Amino acid sequence: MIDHYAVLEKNLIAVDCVIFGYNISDKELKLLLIKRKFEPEYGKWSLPGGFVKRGESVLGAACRVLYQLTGLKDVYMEQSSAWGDVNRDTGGRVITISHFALINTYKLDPVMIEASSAHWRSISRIPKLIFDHKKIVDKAHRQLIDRIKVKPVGFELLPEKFTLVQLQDLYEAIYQRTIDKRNFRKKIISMNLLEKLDEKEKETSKKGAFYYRFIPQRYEDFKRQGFYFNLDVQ
Amino acid sequence: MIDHYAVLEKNLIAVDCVIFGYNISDKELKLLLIKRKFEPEYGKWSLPGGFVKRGESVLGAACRVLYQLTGLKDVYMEQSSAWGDVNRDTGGRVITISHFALINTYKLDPVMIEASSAHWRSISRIPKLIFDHKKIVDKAHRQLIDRIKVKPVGFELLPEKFTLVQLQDLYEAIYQRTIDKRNFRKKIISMNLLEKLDEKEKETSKKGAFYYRFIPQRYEDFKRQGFYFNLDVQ
DNA sequence: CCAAAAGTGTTAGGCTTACACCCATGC
DNA sequence: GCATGGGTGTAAGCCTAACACTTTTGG
Repeated sequence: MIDHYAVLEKNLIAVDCVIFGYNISDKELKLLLIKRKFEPEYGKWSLPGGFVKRGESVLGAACRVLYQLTGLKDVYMEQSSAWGDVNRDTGGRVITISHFALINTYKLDPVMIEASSAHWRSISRIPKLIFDHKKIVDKAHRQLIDRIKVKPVGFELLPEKFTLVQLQDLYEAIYQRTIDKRNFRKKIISMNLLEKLDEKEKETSKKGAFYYRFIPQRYEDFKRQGFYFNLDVQ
Repeated sequence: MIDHYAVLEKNLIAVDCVIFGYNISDKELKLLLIKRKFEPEYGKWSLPGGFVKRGESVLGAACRVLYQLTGLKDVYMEQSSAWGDVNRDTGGRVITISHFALINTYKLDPVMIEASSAHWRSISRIPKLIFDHKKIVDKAHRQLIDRIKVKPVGFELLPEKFTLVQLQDLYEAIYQRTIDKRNFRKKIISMNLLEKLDEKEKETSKKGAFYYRFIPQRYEDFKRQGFYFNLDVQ
């Protein structure tokens, strides 16, 4: 193929991943951060990222970064924003395209995380990050809040089986506010997207709470019939 | 400055602008398209775009493209999405970051448009576009629909003075559906963002319709008090 | 039997929708 | 005086928000 643009100026293009996870026990939304392994800013806290390679799509690069860090594929991944200020990276001109991913921390291999010197940090206690990574995180977080209201993506952050209490705790952690228990349950149950299991979670209470399961197929079916997911509840 | 990333592979990075305009007379949402002036795809319909230059931010590049085409500055411009498939551009690997702009067509110099061989085309009759530009347009259009519901950006597409009929026509053109006249008026008036002028528009009817003016300052004030714009009305 | 967490209904009010006629004016 | 487009109000129903007690069971 002729390269029509051969004489034009090229730039470094990167991807950065804002990887969200959730811990059921401490009810906190987490971020997977790394200590940077190259100059500049060696050893500083950073979002996992990498440069887009030849023959690799931007989304592909983001998925590769995530895979190399976590060993996970088929993860919920959404493009967030492009960051193109001239001096945003002190190591040279780099344009980055941020993405956010939602992962189920229970699927994660702790050995792999350890090896890549990645660490989960609570969203409310993020260490100082390099460059404009804090802004990137904030934007992704706002996007997550918007998204989880109108798309059933919360389940990506939970194990296959979860209780309604756990689901509500997750929403409260993301919204950073409390939600009325009865209103929340009424709304999510009325959507008919969950299946109640016969099994109970008995670790956190004597009575135990019934497990539920999200059924993606039902969501797809309802959506085709004009149904809109909405869990923006007080 | 040391270029820490000197050995890494670089890419061409472009911006493309989805420029929306609105014509009050034919009540149609328009797109400013150009006939491409270089290879490949010379002479084909395309979004206005350009490559990001050294020392220029991505947003700066988008604004430059818009300025060179229209002579306009201080235009509503929002980043839309990055497009990074390997073979999206047949002329070589180009990653593009699309933006959408809202312009008041009445501010436009027709001579300038003519000179740049740009043309307004109705959103409902878009010619075949190069590469993935149709997808880019569709995404920007969906974003515009979402945005205009919850942010008073519609006024960017209208002249300073406009009637409520014209405003409703604009919303109908963007939503691609009819809106109940009384409900629409009730809602926009109750927001208290418009000032009714003493003047009437008398071209389209004998009775004439009062002009209104959007007051951005009021929006800023109300927003600070927790007000949310919403014109998602039936 | 008691502590701790799960689970459950109802009501008031606000917001959305649906809907039809009068008004002003130029010709 | 009539045709044309501008302008106006109300009622029903739905959805949201607020709110407190009962159930279960392990220790």
